[in-house]
Amino acid sequence: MSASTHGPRERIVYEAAQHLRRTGVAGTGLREVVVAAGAPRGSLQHYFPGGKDQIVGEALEWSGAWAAARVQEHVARMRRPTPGHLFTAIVDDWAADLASRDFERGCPVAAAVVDCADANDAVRQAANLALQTWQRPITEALVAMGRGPRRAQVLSTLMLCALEGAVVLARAQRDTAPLRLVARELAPVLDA
Amino acid sequence: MSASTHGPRERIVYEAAQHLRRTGVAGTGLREVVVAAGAPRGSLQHYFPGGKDQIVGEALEWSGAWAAARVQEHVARMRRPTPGHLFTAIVDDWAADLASRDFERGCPVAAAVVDCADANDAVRQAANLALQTWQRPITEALVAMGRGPRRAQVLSTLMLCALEGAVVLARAQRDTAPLRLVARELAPVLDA
DNA sequence: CATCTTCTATGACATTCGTCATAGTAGCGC
DNA sequence: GCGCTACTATGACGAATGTCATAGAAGATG
Repeated sequence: MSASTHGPRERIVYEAAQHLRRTGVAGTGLREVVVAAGAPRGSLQHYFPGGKDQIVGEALEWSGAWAAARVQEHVARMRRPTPGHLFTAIVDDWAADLASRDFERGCPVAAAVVDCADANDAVRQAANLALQTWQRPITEALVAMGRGPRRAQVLSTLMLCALEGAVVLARAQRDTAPLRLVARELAPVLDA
Repeated sequence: MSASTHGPRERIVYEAAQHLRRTGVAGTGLREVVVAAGAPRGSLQHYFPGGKDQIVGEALEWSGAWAAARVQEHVARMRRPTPGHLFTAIVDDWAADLASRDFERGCPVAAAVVDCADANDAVRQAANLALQTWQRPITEALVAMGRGPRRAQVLSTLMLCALEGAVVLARAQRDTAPLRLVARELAPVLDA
């Protein structure tokens, strides 16, 4: 759960990511983050001389890596690997996470994009990178399932779009229905 | 374009919606909005005694109604109406809007959900309502195209999920590719 | 012990925020 | 003219923000 490995630095990055998921970039106060991380406030300027942008950037990087690792866990766990099954596994994972926390937390990448794709290009790029980090293992898994590289890329993009959108809808109505819906509807398409 | 019909009140709501699309809820300053609307600051407490929540709420309501009207325009304009064609029309519309403004502005509903689904339930409900307002004409159009009511609801939900997610991805990579992709991939599925 | 680097601890700064209080103006019915 | 309502105009307040300056502790290395 808490992949906050060791030191205060890691805990700050982790906690920043969790805070992003709840209130977005502008809504995330560094003082709050530092308190939640049980870290001294002085660590902020020591470990993150780049300021908030750096922290948000690293939080996104961490989130992308975490999501990618999670995908690979699903791939490894699957008995009959198909794109549809993988998608369902990922979506179910998100549905469980959302519901277990009362739909408090969404996707940090989406939050970053929505908040500062306009004015903060550094954060936008970090979000884009995190998205790629996340997508890569999905694409690779699809290739391993026999899809061509180009087709795999298309399908993984479709997956992420449907997932991100479903997370938004699910949080809006506080119900995992949209997530279950996209899994049910898209799985056969992905396996076709 | 600017559906800011007449008075300062309408202009404030409209401008608030546009600002939401760029920087989310927390990033939207009421002073900025009022300046952009060319409205006097005193109008804030006069027209919106409910404060920021009310303004954001009305901005979302306006956005939902606008999106719904836009859908109906597409429906009216279509020569060979099919679900896939409708979806493509909607997605193309968004792609053109995103690109024309350099991916500055996204979906206000998504912004509201991402920013305050956690702590601000009034805004979350407003976002949810806007989503329903938007979805209804889509569902009705699908019914008119021969889908059963339940099936139409499922398909329109799928459309919105894919669209919302694609908008996020598109803004992250500053490219309409994800939007075109979901249209291309989903259209045949919707028409099946 | 002395020194140097790493990390922590606070206090202060300038902004910005949403909100409120208060006063002013415009226009209309009478 | 008066009175009333609708709207505008500002100034101020307290809270919170990111950032910086500065100084202190800890711990290794010499």
